Order: sequence, then structure tokens, then C-alpha cells
Amino acid sequence: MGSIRERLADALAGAVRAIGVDSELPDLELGRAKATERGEYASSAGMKLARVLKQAPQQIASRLAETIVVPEGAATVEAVGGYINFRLTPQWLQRLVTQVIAAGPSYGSDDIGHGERLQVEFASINPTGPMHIGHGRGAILGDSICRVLEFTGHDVQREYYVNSDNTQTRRFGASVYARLHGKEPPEGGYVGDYVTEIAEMARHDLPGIEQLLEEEAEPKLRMYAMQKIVEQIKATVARLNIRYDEWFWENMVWESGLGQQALNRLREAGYLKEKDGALWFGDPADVEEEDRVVIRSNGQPTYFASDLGYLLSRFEVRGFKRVIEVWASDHHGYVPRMKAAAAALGIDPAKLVIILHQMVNLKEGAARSAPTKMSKRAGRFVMLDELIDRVGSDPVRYFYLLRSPDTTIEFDLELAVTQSNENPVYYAQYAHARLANVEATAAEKHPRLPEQADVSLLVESWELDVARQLAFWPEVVEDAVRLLEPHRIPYYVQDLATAVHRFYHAGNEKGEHRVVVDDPNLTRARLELCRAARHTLKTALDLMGVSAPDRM
RNA sequence: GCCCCGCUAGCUCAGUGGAUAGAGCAUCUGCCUUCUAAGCAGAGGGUCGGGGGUUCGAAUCCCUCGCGGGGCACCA
Repeated sequence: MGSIRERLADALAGAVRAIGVDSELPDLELGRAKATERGEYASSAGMKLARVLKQAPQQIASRLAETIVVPEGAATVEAVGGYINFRLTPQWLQRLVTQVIAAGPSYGSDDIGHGERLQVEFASINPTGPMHIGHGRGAILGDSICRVLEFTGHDVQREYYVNSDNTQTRRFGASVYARLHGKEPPEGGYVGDYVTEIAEMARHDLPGIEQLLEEEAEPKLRMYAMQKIVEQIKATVARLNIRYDEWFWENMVWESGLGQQALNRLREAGYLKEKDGALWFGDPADVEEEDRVVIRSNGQPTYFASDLGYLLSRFEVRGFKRVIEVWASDHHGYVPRMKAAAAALGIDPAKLVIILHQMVNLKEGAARSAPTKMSKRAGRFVMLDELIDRVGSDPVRYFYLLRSPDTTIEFDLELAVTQSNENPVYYAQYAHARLANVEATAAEKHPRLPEQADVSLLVESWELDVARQLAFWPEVVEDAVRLLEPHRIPYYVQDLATAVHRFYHAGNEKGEHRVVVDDPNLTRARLELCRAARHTLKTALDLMGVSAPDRM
């Protein structure tokens, strides 16, 4: 059924046809009105059509306002200048409350995906160290994107790609080997304390490992250490309410033969060539993009070669219609290469959607003016677990989700801890808890309330304001899923919570405006509004992976 | 040098080419005997980085310059 915004837009388009516009319609820009005096929605259709119709904007707007048939009598229409303003009617808002209750947790969940089978791969960090606060951003963003997609009728598989076969993991293995023998990690190795800890665990879990030569011991230590790290990553993401369906190990690409299969296909299609003893990928038709090594001169495949087989695994073996990858922006240069690789393999590059988010830099030391890049290798980072320990999962998720992926975050741990009490997550959760509490109070004072709510009793401005916010929820979901931008949700939650707090507060000002009053019918009507608002708050918080407590 | 992202209130940030640019925090002023004050009401605070351009209309699109972040490997 879609949002009321969408339905008004359809009605407007119909009216434009009815007044005789046959050509392709320009964007009529129906969107939220900025000032409430103008209603909830406005379109600049008068200006947009002035040229086509060769009439004054005001005249066109007036004709459209007279012609338009608004669905369900949802809004009154007014032409002002060349604008057309839509004001949602109290009657429609009242009925909406009932509809929200009837829809339950699915309110706002339009079936946009029609069961589209897709994969979201996110936060696939190298298994060479624990997650730090930078990784938390991609993990939380990816998880919320999954939640929004699932909510709107997509069949989502959540995947973590474990990069297990590469130079970095070999360096990691060598670092563990060095620590096992009480030595410093080699040049370019990993120096964090956790490396020593893993070496000590290995000493206990892998009897005799110390006696082996490095070339024998390193692969064993590497695999052992990676498994330890993956276990740790699993535990960390679980604390943040993040779920994965599959942990896909890179070595499977080669063990299943998909890596070779991808290379063979590219060779036959003319995308591979030998140079300097290595094997290179390049599109003969594209001189802009540089050639890339797939097999090194020492015979080892690069991560790029693994990615080729990995593409086949996902699009052909497992049959995903679309794959969404969430990457930190330091990988952005890799996007054209992946798209080119997909195209060369015969996969539509448009089906490979890559979402980039900007970095999280660490502000450290007394001089907070100098952000420092986090580095696992150098052991310079704030672990995600520490952040969760100190402020809790809900504020962490809310903190990250509030920011558009395009904004660089400069993270200050001390500031994050001191400000955690002011985290807006509590404002939203408090609104939920207040509603839950008032519903419980109503049940105590009125054990036998009418079954049906007479929503026409909801006439106060603060009551209709809550209903108005409920009307906006479906379009927030539409935008979040269309743009794959979950940060729209916490901003909506803030608005809905504000309406709820004002509604609640009206009862503090005057006893007769409380939810629980002597009149059972009025109580019942207001209770309906409470439930509708609470359910919508809970649904929105769920999409953020944030809890909705009944008590605070 | 080339590519990507950002620059909006004191701070952190929203903002589908439309009307008077918003929120949170911070500052200041009021409001709890009551369904939860983790709340509500109000005030101050802006050359939307600079300059051009397109448009009836630009924070939003284009060009250009500046500043900050990130890339440009036989690392991932």
C-alpha cells in the first residue's frame, strides 16, 4: 500500500493527467512541507508545469487542487502560489491509529523486495586481530541494512568473508611464531599484546609446537590464531546484537575449485596475460583501468584472485540476485576493479552494490587536535569490546547509526564515555518505557475497558501530533531501504519520541489530559494511540538493533 | 599529480532543486504532591568553506579555488 506520501504523489500525478498533460511528467517534488502551517506535504507542481502548460504557476496549482482526488480523504488540498499543500485530516489520522494497531509489528513494512534473494557481506575484517571501534561502524551499518531489507520483503543472507589466505595472515602467523619463542615480531608483523596471548594459548593447546621449525609451525599457528580471532569476533558482534548466517573462509574458494574456474573463464575471454613472471587481469577494451596481478610470480594468488572465485560462489553457485558489500572508504579504489572483474566474468556489475562508509579516526593523547589512524599491526586502536564495556551496546549502536556513512568520525573514547548519559538512545527508550508503564497503569485502573477504541475521541493537538508522526514512518522505511541509509531511522525515532513525550507531558500539566482517566472510552482511545506509538517505536528501534525496554 | 568523502549554530551532525535552513549537546529562563522530570516549555546563537555559473527558484546541480580525511602494491 505504501506510504501516504507515495499515495498523494500518485493522486497528484493522476490530477496532472486529468488537466491534460500528456507528455512525460517532470518530478513534481512532493515532499514534506517545512512549516506546519502549510500542512504536512507540499508539491511545487505549479512551477514545474508552467512551461509545459504555458500557464501561470498559481493557475495550474489551483486547477490541480480542484481536480485531485485524494485517497481515503486523507488530506485537504490548498493551492498557494504555485505550490500545492496537503494537510492530513484529523479523521484520517484517527483511523490511521487503528490501522497501525491492526498491522502490528509489520506497520511500515511494505513488500518492496518481493522475496529477492540477496546477500549482504559486511565487516569482513582480516582475522589478524580483534575488532576495533572502526570495524564497529561497518558491522553496525551492515547489520542495520540487513534488518531494513528483511523488514521490506527481501530474502537476506548475512555473510562474513574470512580472508584467510594472504600475506597479512602469513605475517600474523609469523608474529605468533616469534612471540612463542619470546622474540619480537618480524618487520611488518603484528605487535599487539593479543599476539603474545594467542602464542601462550597455542603453547598449551598445540603440544610440541615449539619444537617445530618455523616453516612447519607457522601454518599451524596461523590457522590456530585465526580461529581464535574469529571466535573473538563472533563474541564481539554478538554483544552488539549482530547476526551472521555464514562465515565464509577464503580458502574454500580454492578448495572448491571456483578460483581456478574463474581464472579459466577469464583466460578464455582474453582478460589474462603474463608479464614479469606473474599473471595479470586487464580489460583489453579499457585502457583507463590498470592491470592487476592475480597470480604472483611466486605462484601465490592475490586476494583479488580469491575475490574472482568468490564472485562465482555468490552469483552462480549460491544464486544471489544481488550482493551488497559494506566497505570502509579506504577500499574505495578497489570498487572499479571489482566491477570490472564481475563484468568480465559475465556478471552484471549493477548487481554488485558496494556501500562505502568513511573512516573512524582515533583522537588520542592530550593533544586531541591530532587524530590518529588506527592500526592493528601497530597495536594502536581502541577495541570495540572496551567501548561496549564502558557505554553499553545500545548507545554504541545509536552513536554509529546517527551518522551518515559519508561522514568521517573522529572518535574520542573519554568523550564518548562521559557523554554516554546524554546519548539520544535513552530519550527514545524512555518514551517507550513511559508508554509501557501507562498501559500497565490503565490495565490496573480499568480492568474492563471496551474492546473497540473510539479513535474519534483523539482530538487534542498533541494526540494528533503523535498520529501524524506515525503517518511518516512508512516513508522513512522507504527511503532507508531505497538509499540503503539506516541513519534516517534514528532521526525519525527522535521525532516520534518527541511527539510521545509531549503527549505524555500534557497529562502532567492537566489531569484530564492523562491517558488513564475516569472515562473508560476516552482511556481506551488514548490507550490505542499509546500502543500504536509504542509498537512503532519498538519496530524502529529493532531495525537499529537497539532494545526497547518497558522500564527504565 | 589523479580518484573518493567531507566543510551547515559554540560542539556533534540532519537536510528528496522549492516557500522563513533544522535536531541533539552546551549556555540562559521557567515547570515535579499527580500515568516515570532519562521529561516539558521558552531564549540566544547561521556570510550553509570562498568565488563563479545553470535555474522562475541552489545548502542541494555544474565549474573553480581553499582546508581536512582516505586511496592510488606481486598488502587487504
